[in-house]
Amino acid sequence: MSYSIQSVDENYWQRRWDEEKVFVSKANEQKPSFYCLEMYPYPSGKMHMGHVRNYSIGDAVARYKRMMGFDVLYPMGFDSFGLPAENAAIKEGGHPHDITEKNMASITKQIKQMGFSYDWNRMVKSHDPNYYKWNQWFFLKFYESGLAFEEFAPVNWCEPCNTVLANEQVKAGRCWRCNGPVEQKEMSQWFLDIPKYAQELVDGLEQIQFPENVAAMQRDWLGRSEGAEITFEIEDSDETITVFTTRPDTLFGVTFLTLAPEHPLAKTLVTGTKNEAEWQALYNEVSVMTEFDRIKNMNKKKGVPLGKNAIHPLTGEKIPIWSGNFVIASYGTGAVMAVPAHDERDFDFAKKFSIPIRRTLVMTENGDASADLTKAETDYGWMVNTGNTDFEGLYGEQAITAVIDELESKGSGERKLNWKIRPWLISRQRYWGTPIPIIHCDECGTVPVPEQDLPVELPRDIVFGKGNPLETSLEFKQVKCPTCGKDARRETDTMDTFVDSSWYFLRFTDATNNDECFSKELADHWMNVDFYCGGIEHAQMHLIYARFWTKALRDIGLHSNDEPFNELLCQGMVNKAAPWCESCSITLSVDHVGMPCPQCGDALAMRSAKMSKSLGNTVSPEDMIEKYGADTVRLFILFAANPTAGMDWSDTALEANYRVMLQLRTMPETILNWGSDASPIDDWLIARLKQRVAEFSEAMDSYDLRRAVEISHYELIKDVNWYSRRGGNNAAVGRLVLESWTYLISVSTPHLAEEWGRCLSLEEMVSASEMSGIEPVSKDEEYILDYEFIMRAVLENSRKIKSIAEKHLDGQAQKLTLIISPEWKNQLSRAAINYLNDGGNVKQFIQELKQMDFVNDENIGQILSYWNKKMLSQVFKWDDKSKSLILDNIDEVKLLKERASFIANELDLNEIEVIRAEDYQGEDGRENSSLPLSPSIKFA
RNA sequence: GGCGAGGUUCCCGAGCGGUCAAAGGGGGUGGACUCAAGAUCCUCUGCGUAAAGCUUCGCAGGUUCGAAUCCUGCCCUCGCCA
Repeated sequence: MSYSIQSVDENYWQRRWDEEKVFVSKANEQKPSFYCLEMYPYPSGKMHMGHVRNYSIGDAVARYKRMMGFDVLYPMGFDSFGLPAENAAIKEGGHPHDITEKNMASITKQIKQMGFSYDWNRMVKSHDPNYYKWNQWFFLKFYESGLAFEEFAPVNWCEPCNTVLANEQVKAGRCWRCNGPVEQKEMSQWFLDIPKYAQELVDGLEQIQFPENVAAMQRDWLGRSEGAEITFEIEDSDETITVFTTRPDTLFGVTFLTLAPEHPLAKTLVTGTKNEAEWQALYNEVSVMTEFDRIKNMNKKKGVPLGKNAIHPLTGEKIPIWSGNFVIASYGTGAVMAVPAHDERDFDFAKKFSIPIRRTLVMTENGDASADLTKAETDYGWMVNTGNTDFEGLYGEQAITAVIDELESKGSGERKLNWKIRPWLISRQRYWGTPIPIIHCDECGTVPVPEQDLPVELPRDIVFGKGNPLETSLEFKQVKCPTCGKDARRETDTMDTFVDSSWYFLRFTDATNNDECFSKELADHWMNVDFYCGGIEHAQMHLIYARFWTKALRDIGLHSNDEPFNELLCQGMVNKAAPWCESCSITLSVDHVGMPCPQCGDALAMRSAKMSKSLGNTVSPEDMIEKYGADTVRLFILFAANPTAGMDWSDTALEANYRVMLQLRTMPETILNWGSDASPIDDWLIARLKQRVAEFSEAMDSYDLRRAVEISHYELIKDVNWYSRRGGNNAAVGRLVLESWTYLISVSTPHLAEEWGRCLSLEEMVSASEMSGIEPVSKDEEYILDYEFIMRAVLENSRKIKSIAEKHLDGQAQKLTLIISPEWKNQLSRAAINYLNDGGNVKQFIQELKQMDFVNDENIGQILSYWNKKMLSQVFKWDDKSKSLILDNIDEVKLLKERASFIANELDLNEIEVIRAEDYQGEDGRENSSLPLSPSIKFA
């Protein structure tokens, strides 16, 4: 920008806030409390625009609640354990602790430059022994109660990261962090029993305000499925096969069973049969594939008969047993009952291997039980072909219940609730995390570290690059058994870092407590988090773990909350244009701007894409703050899009916002320099202000930040401009406006607000005080606003018509005649509005109309035809406001006459005449187009 | 393949039965101010006309006195999951 203007010294205000401890929160029983939180970040060295957006949203909410008289808890901390620091240490040397601390210092500095109103006294960092000590303590409690357990099981192993992963951390068959391949490996690992809380986690979604898509993702991940476990006996064998199905109602349609190739029984059964070699081939092929690839290839059905039969538990029929690639060992029981008639996968398989397909449901009541199936019919249906009159004709849930009851009575099955979510695997073979407080003793087995020995601190003398780094610290590893005192070995696995983020919000309520994890009283005072803002990417992992952890801690009596977060807002992505090839449909890095597509040679278009280092379309917050100031960046970010929508970065829009900031900068000076002339428009501005304050609060209360900012930074400027244009020039009124307006702008541009406060010589800093004098708009004030609104509409309309009219006149228009709607139209309008308000049907109105007082033989023709031609649709076009003004029968002549000189001035006219249609003398029929609130316009 | 979100006037985006030719912003236009530039203020920004009418909210149908908004089908885009 080439011009200069005294800009706001943001650092000065940040220092003042800090010095005067404005944002330090204390539990105060006198005020309502509000807990505002953003997902605490991993401390990479740099703050990016995603952070800026996230925190700008949260800070606006926190500041708004504070100024509205809430006691606000708004803390910030760092999710500072995790692989990036460890990987950086391996790659570049140094120690994860030092790297983390350095990064934290640098990102903290950047965050502070934005002027967010955090209570930094409560800063929590995961790698602080005073924090992770409690991870260990919780673990011991969970171990005691059986919620934490150790198991030797096949787990997801990521070779590049050199560690195991939880199921949730395997994305598309690859590691969520490094995208490396994930293998299955048998290891002894620590788990937390999330499935124990699965039902409560599903039910809890009803109690909290999560976005529907997040709730859906959580339900999907928890994966509740209700059905039955059914046991099939095997012919000539003592073994049995247990399957889980959600559709026991199709049991009579079973024509084969399928075992996963890895199912232990598959080998047993096939050994010695002619199919053994074929099964072995399938096993060899499938067992090395990742689960993801298996599922992706499910449509390529492969299968081998195992040469043995199972016995149908209800009919006693023999059912061949197969092994197929579409059954996965780790899902359910690793065996399925195949009902080709009513399951698509089974149908495909049966077709391919010519296995019989037997219908056992019909899709219409009393449908044809022998009708052929051209595809699997998977909906609920009416049971047929069961050979048992007890079942014939049963439908849906009833059918399911009947079959399960029968199975239960025969002892060959039972009702079963299955969950997709599996125990949370929390142990990691990495250094930079919380050590698991367990000691392995040859004599005593697995022994928990005694509470008084916590925290088990991470040692520093470790060597990276040779497996689990903790294994290299003898000092750490070698301990005495707390039970028998003999030599023992310390557990060297550390906890998944999602453990840290599973309760940090509780720690924030009492962050400096070293005697307990947090005081129950304080946790209950602040919790739950009223407003939680963060990325959608945590919809499954963090947000499930944290909900689970909260419930688990509640159950050991540490607090009384069922759910950690009440309202969740997931902010949208920050995008910026990047080159895009239409024909290849790929997005390229900004290096390709102006060049042809490297793949097909076509010209590249631009398209918005998520800001990323690889595309090079990032914008540095630091640069922007330096150039425009934090307030401008915040204003732009909040105004550019709704919080939940994706937003496109635009340099021109940012500059436009900067201009708004410059304009606002001078606003107090301008306003306070107004004169002292009272005028009729003064009342309008006061009324308008009240209206704007109400609109602003409504927007903020519903987290519609974009609308709030629009009011505080755009609409109010327009209002003040309008006031001046209407001749307003009263500094006393202006001061009144500024005193409220300052608070509205402080939500998104707090530094500027403080500057305004200084201009107004406010006693306290804006951020340190509450907004006062919030009053509703009175009835009289509403009229003031409405009259002005009507006049503006008339003015706007007149302006449109004027230029056209002048083409028909000899020259410039000199006079404007406003012809107000005749009384009969007003009566007709009122009658119609009342009729519809009373719930009348428009179609019948014409009958009622004929009976009305103001209708007589003389005017009935005119009225009826006007109703049909114009009024019928017009009645619906009026909004509620207009309708009520019409019903109130306001004096349009008076209000327009009062404003006539202004209209004349605006339209550059000599004369304005305002008359009723009844008094109009012209022969041109111009008065006919008049409507209530919308006079006819005639230029001369 | 499943689930979710969405396709709006030059661009971004709000609207989600009548106030809708459709908010707001960006961009553009013309004017005021100025020696001038910037900033600021005002006007216009689908065609059209002394207010009519016409075309327009992905495409094609339907419901309704009335549809950008509701229903059905289709096409396309973007997330997430498997």
